[in-house]
Amino acid sequence: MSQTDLREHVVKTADRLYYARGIQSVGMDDLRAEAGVPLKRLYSMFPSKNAIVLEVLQRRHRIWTDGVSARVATVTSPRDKLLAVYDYLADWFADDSFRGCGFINAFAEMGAVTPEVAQLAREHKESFQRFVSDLVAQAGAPADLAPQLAILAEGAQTTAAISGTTEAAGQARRAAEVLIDAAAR
Amino acid sequence: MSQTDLREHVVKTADRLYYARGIQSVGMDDLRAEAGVPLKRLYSMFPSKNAIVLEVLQRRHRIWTDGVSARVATVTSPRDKLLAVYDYLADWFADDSFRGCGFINAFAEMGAVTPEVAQLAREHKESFQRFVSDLVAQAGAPADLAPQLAILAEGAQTTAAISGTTEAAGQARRAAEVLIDAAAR
DNA sequence: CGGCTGCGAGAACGTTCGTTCTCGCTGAGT
DNA sequence: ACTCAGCGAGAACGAACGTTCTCGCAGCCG
Repeated sequence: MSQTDLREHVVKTADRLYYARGIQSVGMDDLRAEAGVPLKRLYSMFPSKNAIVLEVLQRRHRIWTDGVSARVATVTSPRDKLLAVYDYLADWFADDSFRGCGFINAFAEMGAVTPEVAQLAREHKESFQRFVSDLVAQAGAPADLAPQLAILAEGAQTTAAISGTTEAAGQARRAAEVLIDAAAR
Repeated sequence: MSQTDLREHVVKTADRLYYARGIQSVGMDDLRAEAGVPLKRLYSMFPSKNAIVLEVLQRRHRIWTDGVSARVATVTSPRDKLLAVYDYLADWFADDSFRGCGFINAFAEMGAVTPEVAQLAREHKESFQRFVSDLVAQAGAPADLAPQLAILAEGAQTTAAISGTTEAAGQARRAAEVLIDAAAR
């Protein structure tokens, strides 16, 4: 296993554990055991647990962005592209491991105490807002629509996380349809 | 200071610290220092930190419920009552100490590890859903509208928390207007 | 005035955690 | 075969935390 593959393996494992249990509940020894990588090696690859956390969040941002972009790319009309975001959420919510937005979770846990985490969460959400804004612009809809659609997506994520059900995706999607159609006229 | 007043003082102080810094970042000694109550007394009033956390969440639920109910009661038309929810959010977001929904934060931090916290978060959100559902029913709007409005409120809270701005309340309010008016016809 | 009860201050304890250190093995180079 | 650098396993360390214990003082009852 190459150096970069191992690094990816560690970050991926850390992401799974942090997301499932919360960052603070996962010790370096848990990560060592789960990843099968000696503690010494972990510390030769990363200077601290905090560095791992930040890399986990950056990776999670890439995967989310790629995933939603790919989903949006499967349809052609601007309206369908906007709605595809909620279909992506629906699939995500149905995943057994779903436990809300990892950035909101990380922000809640460490945002007040670790500024880098708060910063990454902010960047992630800004990136999503820009993504939606671009789609809204492509649809020729007024710019006001974008933050409304983003808020629906955010709300669906926390609602699904806490309720443990997947309905919020469909509910947000139907609300989005109404908002898009109302903005179009 | 009476026994019950002291208990309230401790829970209120704990709430302020937990909300501002995150529950896990606040030790019993921090709480002792901030509340000015000896550790021994804390442990004579509460069996454990966890018990304090649960009581903090229950109190927070009461205050939130009372606050939003009071705000809704200041207007008369069913439509205004629904929109008053977002005005309440706007005021809350403008508070310097605002740092998102305490239940979402607690859930993110401890939900996976402390089932009672997950349970209280679920109950809080269900209670809010019922509250909105009642208002929707009073407005004579279709029941589908309620979860959509609730999702907007949830999304506004996390968006405001992470962005650090208050705009999300107004954006959610305007989206709600569109949804309500679309449902009314 | 003397003894007893209750409480405040803070030390102490046991555990957990992030991080570092020790030690012994392995395996490549000569 | 010998050496030595590098690595894995796990012990060790220092700090932080939740919880309990000790001790000494204050205040009340006799």
